[in-house]
Amino acid sequence: MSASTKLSSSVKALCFLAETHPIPKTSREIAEKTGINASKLRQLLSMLAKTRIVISEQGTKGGFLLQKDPKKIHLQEIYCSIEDRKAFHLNVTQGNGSSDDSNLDFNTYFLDLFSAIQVDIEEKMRNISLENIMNQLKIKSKFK
Amino acid sequence: MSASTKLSSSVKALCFLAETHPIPKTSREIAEKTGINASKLRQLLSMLAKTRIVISEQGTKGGFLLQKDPKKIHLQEIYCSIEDRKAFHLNVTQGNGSSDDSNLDFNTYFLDLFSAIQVDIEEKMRNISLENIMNQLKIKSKFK
DNA sequence: CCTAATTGTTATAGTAAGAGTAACATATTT
DNA sequence: AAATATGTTACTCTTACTATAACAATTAGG
Repeated sequence: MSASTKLSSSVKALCFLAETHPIPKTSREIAEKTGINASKLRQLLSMLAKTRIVISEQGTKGGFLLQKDPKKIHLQEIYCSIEDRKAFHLNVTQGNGSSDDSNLDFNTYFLDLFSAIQVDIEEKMRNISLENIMNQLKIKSKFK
Repeated sequence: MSASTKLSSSVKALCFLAETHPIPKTSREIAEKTGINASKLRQLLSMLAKTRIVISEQGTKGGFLLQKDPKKIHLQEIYCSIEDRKAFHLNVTQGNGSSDDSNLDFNTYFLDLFSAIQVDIEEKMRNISLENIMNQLKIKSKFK
């Protein structure tokens, strides 16, 4: 699952939880509503539970529940919860047999550049809340 | 070859051409200097030739030659020459059997978001010239 | 005109990554 | 104890990628 698909899948699930708050929803229910595989959903939601965006309750009558106000959930923290790898990252695995070791400088240069780009992307995502998205998509939150 | 690796490989090759200007260099020579496979280099450089960043000359005594002043070559145009796919792009291949078709709205939302991010990335790259990079890496251009 | 050398493009073989699902341990309620 | 969730790992299948090779197209020089 690509980073972008993970992100949109997570947002879909979170929107559904905001809509149905405060009733816990199982991965199966969310899967039926969103069309995302229940197993994959559990993988995503368990990561979102670790960063306290949702609460997960095991056992009978268990399920997932929004833990934070949609106003206070930002795309960036969702992204960071589900993805450790950078969005725009350099493959430095190139074991070239070059005599010239200026390649090291090149790699450093690009790593720095891509880090700067990554910062920009995260800054953009930091300014978008789940509520913003729901408003734009005209979904009503039932979060108290 | 990932987008980022293509970009850094292209820049390495272009720097080498700027350094050795105006002597045409074969893909084999560039390969030896940069540690990038000659066949891959030809693939990259032939794309850079189509966008008039380099000149390619076939046949005996042929090779590659810088066509533009390093001052006027920007990362963004290099990137666009070698990559048609977007850096941060959404997998909309998710054929979900969901009854709810709000997924269409979600996908549209994220496509728009990722397009905006892409614009930012390209803007950043538009402000970096090959000369900038060479200065930063202390490589001297012999472009007349 | 023929040969050598080079780019341009396609193909190929081997490896790695990813998607989708299944299986099962862990936990919790009744 | 049984039923039902999550959490995590594993498995299969397909897809993508990597690196290289092969060869057609092109050009210079004798």
